Amino acid sequence: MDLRTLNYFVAVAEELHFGRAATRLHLTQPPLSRAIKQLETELGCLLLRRSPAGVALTPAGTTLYDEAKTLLARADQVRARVAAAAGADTVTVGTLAELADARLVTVFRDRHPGVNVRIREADLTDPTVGLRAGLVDVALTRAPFDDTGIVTRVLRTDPIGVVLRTDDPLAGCDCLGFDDLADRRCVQLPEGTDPVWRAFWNGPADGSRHRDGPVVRTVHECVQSVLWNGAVGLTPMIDTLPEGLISVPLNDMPPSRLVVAWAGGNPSPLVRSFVQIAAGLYRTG
Amino acid sequence: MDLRTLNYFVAVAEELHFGRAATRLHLTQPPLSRAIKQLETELGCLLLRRSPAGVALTPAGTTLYDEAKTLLARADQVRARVAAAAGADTVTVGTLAELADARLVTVFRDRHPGVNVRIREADLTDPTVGLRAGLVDVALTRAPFDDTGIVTRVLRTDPIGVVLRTDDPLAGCDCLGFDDLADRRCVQLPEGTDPVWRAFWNGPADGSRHRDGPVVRTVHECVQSVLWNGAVGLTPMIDTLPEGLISVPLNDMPPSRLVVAWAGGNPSPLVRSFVQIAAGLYRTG
DNA sequence: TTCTCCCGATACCGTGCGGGTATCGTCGCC
DNA sequence: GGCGACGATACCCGCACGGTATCGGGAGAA
Repeated sequence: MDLRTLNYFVAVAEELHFGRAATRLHLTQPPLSRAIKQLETELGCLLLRRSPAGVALTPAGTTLYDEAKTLLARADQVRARVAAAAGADTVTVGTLAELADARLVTVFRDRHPGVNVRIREADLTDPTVGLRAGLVDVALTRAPFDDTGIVTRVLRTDPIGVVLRTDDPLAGCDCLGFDDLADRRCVQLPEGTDPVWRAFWNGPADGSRHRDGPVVRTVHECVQSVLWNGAVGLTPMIDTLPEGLISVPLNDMPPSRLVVAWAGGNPSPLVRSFVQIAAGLYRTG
Repeated sequence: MDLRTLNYFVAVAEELHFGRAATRLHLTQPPLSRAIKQLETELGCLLLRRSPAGVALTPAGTTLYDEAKTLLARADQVRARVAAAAGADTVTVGTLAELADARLVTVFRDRHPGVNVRIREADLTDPTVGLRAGLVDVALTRAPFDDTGIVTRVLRTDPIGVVLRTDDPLAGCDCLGFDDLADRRCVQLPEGTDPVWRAFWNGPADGSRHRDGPVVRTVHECVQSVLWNGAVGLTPMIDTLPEGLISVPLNDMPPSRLVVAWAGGNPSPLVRSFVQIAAGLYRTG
């Protein structure tokens, strides 16, 4: 009789329909049927009367419905009171501008109502978004970068594409290689940024035959450079691009990894919770 | 934050010692440490302060300890109230005399306090202990027997042995075969008992060369026949035998299976619960 | 009567979690 | 400084809980 199963039962008791209840619970009907049956076995009595006409509550089911609702409410109270006793903590989350994910922060705030969440957005010049400087507790960013003293957990991998003007001769290709970019000016990250990060994103420009392009500090700047200078830039393939630009897959690059990162050592429970939620959210979609 | 984990935390909070708490919970220390850590992650705050001196509760931990205790108590109430609403049911359990298992009935009564448990013991002449006649809801017995219309679940398998007087010439053997019992009188089950059951336990006596022995109806009778008549009888090897008798393994017999049995079709939740508890108890030892 | 649709039950599969054992790291203590 | 105690970690395994595919039975319509 765990709380999860009780929640299942409450849903079925309210919908009086296994399929609808399953939808409400974000699962499919068979596991729900099984869970309810197991609950009946554990409690030793029928809770629902299944008939072709529909599903109805037995007396025991009615009782359990009332009791379960109050018990679940109590459980929520417990969560809130413990959070209150722990004191309102603050977590500072750093994220690259392109990655701002309202969903994640929403879920986190929902689970930790008393906690203050500060968001810090950064540009392309600091892949740790302030993590190394101690400005944030946890960062949502992209690997690879210099991660000495930093722990990362991969959430997703994205192939890299080349951003081109739609009127670029290469814009029609299905996919490109480094050779196709020979003698093209590639946007550059400024000197002094994380070397691993810079080496990765400068990509073809670090090869011998390529000419350095304009130095950019933000995604916006990068895009503008492509538009105005006819340079080429690299982005993960998932980005939504403004009108007039197109992204073509680039074969010769390893994919970029969307990661959640935190300082090594003992992360606080709040940071662990953040990582756990992020991993859960990105596990399937 | 399921109820099981809360129970773990209460144990640790009371013992202030992971090892002792684990013992109390009938598990080992590592899973307990992990579960508590996961609970801390989920709640987003430290619950325990681990120091070389020992384990201490943080403010959040103290709060959770109080709240968890009342929540667990409420959960027990829910169980009781649902059982009450279902009405005091009655379950009749049939068991062969040799298999009477106080442990199983104790656990069952403990989980279903309002339920009336009737025990029916039988002799060797009815392997279903009244299940086929509808006298019991669930039976703890031995396979094989005629199980048409009956569902069984194996709990354990026991090799078969021959019961002999200790002064029998064969008593010193490590193990025996059917040939060793040629021309010995073997105890018999009365005619009219379940044919599959009878064929199994009459064992060697059904072979051509063996002479029929005395007809017995109970384990006690069987033992007495061996003692007084010098006949041989078959029993599972686990039985404790009275003074003057010994059990020698019999090679040529398939093992007997200790099973829980119930009428086919839709077993009631109470029967399902009984089966589940039995399976759990016999899973390891 | 029979066909079809709806809906809960069942079968089967893959993954993740919660158990386990073995071992480590670290801090007091003799 | 070696040792013992104790919590943390690493790793393995079985089961439970998700999923998809399919069954079965009853109701309503043709």
